Amino acid sequence: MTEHATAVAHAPFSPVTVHVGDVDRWSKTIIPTLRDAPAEATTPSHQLLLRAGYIRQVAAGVYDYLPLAWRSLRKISQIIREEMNAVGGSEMLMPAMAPREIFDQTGRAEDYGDDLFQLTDRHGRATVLGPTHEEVITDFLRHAVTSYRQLPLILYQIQSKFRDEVRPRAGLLRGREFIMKDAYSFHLAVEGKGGLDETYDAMFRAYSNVFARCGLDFTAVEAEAGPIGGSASHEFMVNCETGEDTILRCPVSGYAANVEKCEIGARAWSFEGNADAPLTKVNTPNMPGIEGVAAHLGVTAADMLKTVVLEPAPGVESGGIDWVLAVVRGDHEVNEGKLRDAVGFKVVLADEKRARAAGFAIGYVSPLSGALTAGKSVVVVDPDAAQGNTVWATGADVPDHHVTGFNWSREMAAALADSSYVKVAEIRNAMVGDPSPRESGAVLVEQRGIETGHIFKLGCKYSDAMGFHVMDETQKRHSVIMGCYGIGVSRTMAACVEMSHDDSGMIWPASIAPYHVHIVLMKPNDAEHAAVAEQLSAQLSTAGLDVLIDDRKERPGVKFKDADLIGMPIRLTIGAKALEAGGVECKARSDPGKGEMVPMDQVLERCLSTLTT
RNA sequence: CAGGGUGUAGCUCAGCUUGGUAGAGCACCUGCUUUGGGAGCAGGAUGUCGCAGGUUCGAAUCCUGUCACCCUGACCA
Repeated sequence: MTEHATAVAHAPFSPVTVHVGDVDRWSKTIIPTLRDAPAEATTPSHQLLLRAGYIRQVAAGVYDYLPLAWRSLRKISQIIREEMNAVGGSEMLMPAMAPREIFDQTGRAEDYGDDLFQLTDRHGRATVLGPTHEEVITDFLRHAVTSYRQLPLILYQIQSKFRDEVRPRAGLLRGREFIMKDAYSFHLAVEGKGGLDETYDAMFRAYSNVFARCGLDFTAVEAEAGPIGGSASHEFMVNCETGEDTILRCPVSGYAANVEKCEIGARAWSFEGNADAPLTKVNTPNMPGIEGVAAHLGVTAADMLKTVVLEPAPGVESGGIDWVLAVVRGDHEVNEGKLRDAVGFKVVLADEKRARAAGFAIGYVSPLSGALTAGKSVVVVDPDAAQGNTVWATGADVPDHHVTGFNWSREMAAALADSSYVKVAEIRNAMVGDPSPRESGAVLVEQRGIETGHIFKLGCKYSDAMGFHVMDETQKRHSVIMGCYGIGVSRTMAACVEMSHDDSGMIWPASIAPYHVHIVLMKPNDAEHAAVAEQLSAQLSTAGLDVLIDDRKERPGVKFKDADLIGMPIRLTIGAKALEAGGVECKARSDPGKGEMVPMDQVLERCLSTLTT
């Protein structure tokens, strides 16, 4: 029979009852490996994905997924499908493009700003490429769901998303077009059976399952939840030194959070100071940063107060407050989320021009300058910036000058008594070594991670904005309560490479490896060797394993190097040596050795046991 | 967006200072030899030197502009 045999007659329908693995040949697909890493790649996963022939760049942050990558992505997607379906999700597919109008309705066109890909069609209609699909799905469901009886409902899709990131980077780790699983849940209530909390918790477990099944070492952390809901957001971080996110963890209680969200254990504070150093003005011209000023003053950054001027975010109700002064210790960073919670409205860094016009000596601001706008400003002091007995250095409220000997109780006695003017609250980012918020005596430790998943209690933000209501059993109208749950599928693949590789190449976990077994055919022209490969791969695929046969007419060294590079979990080498002994050479990719001879009738068993341990 | 860097063959890069027929290694094609960790020999093919202007008898090289890509920062799956 020739390769071009006449078409096989297929039955109209034949249910698949057993899973049969794929058998592919290197010579029939394309795996363009590179000897040298392309110059533009600096991150391990980016370099390896390029070198091993998984991806090619099309434009900044936009990539082709070549056959190997697509196989892995499909496996990750399948794991996600199984876990989403297990919690009652239904898969669907929404379009990538949508009318801008619905993003205007929720205000997200503005929130996303330039990150939103926008285009105009031939009729002049404003159109966007979806960064996520809350609007699209809410727009659909507000027409399709009319009764509480249809809830709860969980829908998801796996699709390319578009975000015009300011700076795409590190290959697939941050692209402008990327593959994402986005799920949305809809509820009548937050609590109780069928409520948001129940689904959120189920999703948390499903996400844990997904990442565990993908063979990833990960940590679930509390994340910044935005303006809607307290502890209602978690991120799933793949633990990896090269990750761009910082998470803090309490080794005793297990508490873990994104640095942006991480709480800090209680600290004593006091405005009382018994230091008698006088308040002294010092000329500090052209001092670049707080470190420079501190050095000039002969103190450390931790002896200084940093006063940051912020203002209410556009459009928020601030109760007549025009300026928010955040005071933290000089070596600390203001956390805008915590500050928002402290003052009760969202704040943004003040527009420098306006702040100067209002009298703030930007760069030299002290807590005293809040008085410049009496009745219209509030000063929020971090506990670490109010420690008794400390004499602070801070700005002098005039350009090019700082003061030393700042004493809270002496300098601001009257103001401190007015709790509506001066508040003390935790408003800084947590740092390694800070006290744990959950276990007294424990301190936070730091680790790096790659955010691959994020789950979120949305509440009614979108349903309110878009008018998605249902009637409950008492004929009362309710805004539908929503949750949303994202996984960066392409990022997950890259994170896996980032986490699991060595000097020679990738090391895939069995569950998401493009192929389970990589057969290196030493002599592809030798009929006997080819027959053994044929027979072995048939046996392996019948058992459900995916097999790649390297049948190229290349020298052994080239094939071994490429096998290491593309990183399949098991390599079987078919060569004269082992065949004479009645077997093939079997080597696990994660095993540093040279592999060992396995008798032919034990190869399948060996593969299965290697893959499942 | 600000700061920094790079654009020359499929990949890594040299050539540019001081203008004069566009190069190397690897990869690719043909042949021979070789065949268990990126082989050897011989022959061959490969480029609008990112693009557009300008200066010049002559521009990869000098000048101007522009585009693309990468890296460092605030956001995010």
